[in-house]
Amino acid sequence: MAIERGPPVGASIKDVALRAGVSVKTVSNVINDFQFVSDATRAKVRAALEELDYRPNLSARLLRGGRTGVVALAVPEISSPYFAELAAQFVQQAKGHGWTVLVDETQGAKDSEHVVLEGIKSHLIDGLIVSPLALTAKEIDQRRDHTPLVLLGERLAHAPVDHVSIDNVAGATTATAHLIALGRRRIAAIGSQPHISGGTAALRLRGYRAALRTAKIRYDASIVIPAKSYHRADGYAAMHALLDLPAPPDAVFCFNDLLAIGALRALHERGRQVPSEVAVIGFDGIEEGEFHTPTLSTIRPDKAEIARLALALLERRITDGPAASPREGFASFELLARQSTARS
Amino acid sequence: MAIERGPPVGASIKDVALRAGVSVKTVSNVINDFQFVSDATRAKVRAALEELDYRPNLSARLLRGGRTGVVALAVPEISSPYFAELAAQFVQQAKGHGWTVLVDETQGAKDSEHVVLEGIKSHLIDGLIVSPLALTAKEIDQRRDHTPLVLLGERLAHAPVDHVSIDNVAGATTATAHLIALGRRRIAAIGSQPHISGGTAALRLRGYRAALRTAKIRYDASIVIPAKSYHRADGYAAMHALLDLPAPPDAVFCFNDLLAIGALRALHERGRQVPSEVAVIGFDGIEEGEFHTPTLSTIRPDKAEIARLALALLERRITDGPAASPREGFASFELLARQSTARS
DNA sequence: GCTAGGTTTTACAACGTTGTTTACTACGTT
DNA sequence: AACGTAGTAAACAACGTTGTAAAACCTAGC
Repeated sequence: MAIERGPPVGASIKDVALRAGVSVKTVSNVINDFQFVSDATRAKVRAALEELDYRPNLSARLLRGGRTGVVALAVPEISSPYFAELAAQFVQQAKGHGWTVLVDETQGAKDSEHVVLEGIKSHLIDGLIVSPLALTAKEIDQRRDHTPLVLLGERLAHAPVDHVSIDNVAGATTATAHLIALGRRRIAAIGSQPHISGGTAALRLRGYRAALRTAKIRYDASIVIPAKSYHRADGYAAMHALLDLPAPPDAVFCFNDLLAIGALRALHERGRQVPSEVAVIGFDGIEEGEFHTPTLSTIRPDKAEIARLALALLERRITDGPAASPREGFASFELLARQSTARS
Repeated sequence: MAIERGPPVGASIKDVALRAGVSVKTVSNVINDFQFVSDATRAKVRAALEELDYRPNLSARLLRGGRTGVVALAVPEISSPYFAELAAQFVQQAKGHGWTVLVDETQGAKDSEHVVLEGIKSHLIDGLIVSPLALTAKEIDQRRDHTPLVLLGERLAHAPVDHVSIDNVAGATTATAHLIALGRRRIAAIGSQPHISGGTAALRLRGYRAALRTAKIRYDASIVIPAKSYHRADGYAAMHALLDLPAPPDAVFCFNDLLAIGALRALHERGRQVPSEVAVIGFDGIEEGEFHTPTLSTIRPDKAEIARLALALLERRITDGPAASPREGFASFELLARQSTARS
């Protein structure tokens, strides 16, 4: 005959109350530091809490109208260093707000993002920070779930949502201008996404073109290579394609660091010297670039600031409710000039 | 005068019931596909659900005794590529179990891991997968929270917990033997952790020593460099220290890939040729190593298998309850021989 | 027309928590 | 001696959901 075990759950307030010989509400009062509890009662209850190793049931608390102290961060791809580093910032800084961050991965898939937005997990979390890849302003506008939301990344026109972004056009212009300042004139770009308008890629392309225009360099679409995704392998393939051209570039602006690292790999394989023959700059400022050979020049958005701003907006949104008018935050970026664009 | 808005919450079952003109329970029955519901009623309720855009309150469902469909994965550091890639595997595969994975970061801090284990978030999730850095078997044994748990990483002796690991000793032996097979005899190690017994570092050190012993190479403690953490900068510093020795090594086994990448950077700065002068091998098989210059040899644990096994164990644990005897899973690994250990 | 048997729907309770209301106590005031 | 008043404790309801059990509704068979 099996030994009868109790249910595998922790003690509830009721158990504590029973043990302390007080009412359920009194226990709740002690837990929540309600003022009118006598020292004797408080001590009794504290002891019972200790003995039974009580811990609150967040579901119940939330159901009752409270908060869980948990916010979710949804990014397209956890394994991408940029998002991983960004997530780490969020986790760090959320502590200051008394929040635990749970990271969710959307795989950039529209339906996943949709699901996130539509609140599969609603009522489990206090708020939601989403870095969208595929969502449109309309979808965001039409969302029915009312979990407080902050978006990261591109400003989606007309979407009435709190929002944190960096100036991608300016960042791209800075990167391209940096290459021009080295004396390069045939500057390729890797990572355009012709079929997606208004996204990060489009903005970075615009910044690239702006810098060319300022320097009176003709825009040559044949050395602007699209990339479906932003992985090392995409940059690798794109760079090989560039090197196969009759007139290869003397510099490349990659729309993110992973593309740049793939490009560097391809250049190395083809025996091209970096930066003397081809200079390379990326975007994102991931740690990997600092240790690559050669070290990678890049535009580094201030990830800590992004996290700080987004969490502040979320906090405000939760406090003010859904009716408050949406706000936006802008994080800064910096140019990190390293070996891949050193003056040769 | 402000327009009066309803509360910012979605419709509940009660609202749906009211709209459809049926009882609350009938709505619940429709939602849960209870068999005895007439087609007419079902249709009515479905319509109301649609119109009000109903979505379930997971807190309430969980409180009532159900499941949320959410499991948490707690790793020491999200921004570490190994954990990021591992997390991605979990997110992918959890779909097959009908789970959403939320990733939590413990920062390797003992109290954070403790907090995770002690169930701050208990009652919000169906299960928990933890990759512990600092936890001891005793703490795990004494945990009071009864959320189904699976551990990743080292087998903690005597801890009666479900567990997935790889054979770290064998992996380290394979790596070291690979260096020996190249003809190297002065083989350093980077990443030992003398103050932590039984952890990953200790096992990899044991494997390293075993390989040396087999090859009849004397163990030299002066070329085994400890590392507090496993970041690129630690490997970088350690390699510089090794190169400062009177008799520097002709090969290095780094206990993870980030250490190895830092070491490669240091070697490059000091003008040492890899692999001809110094061969380098890492551990983890992160994507970054595939694109580094030179490409990094490594031991790659099967991350997909780790995720698969861990999720299967968790599923079982949830089904069988806490009394079922703990099980373990072992994932395989493979040696990836790349440029950093190419025969010169 | 009545009953048995099955189908369909509903009322109720419970999960664990906390806001609101009510009740009791002890004290000092009139 | 009756009367606040402030401090303390408890009873109750409610959050949204679903299991249990009972009620209401059918249909067929006599």
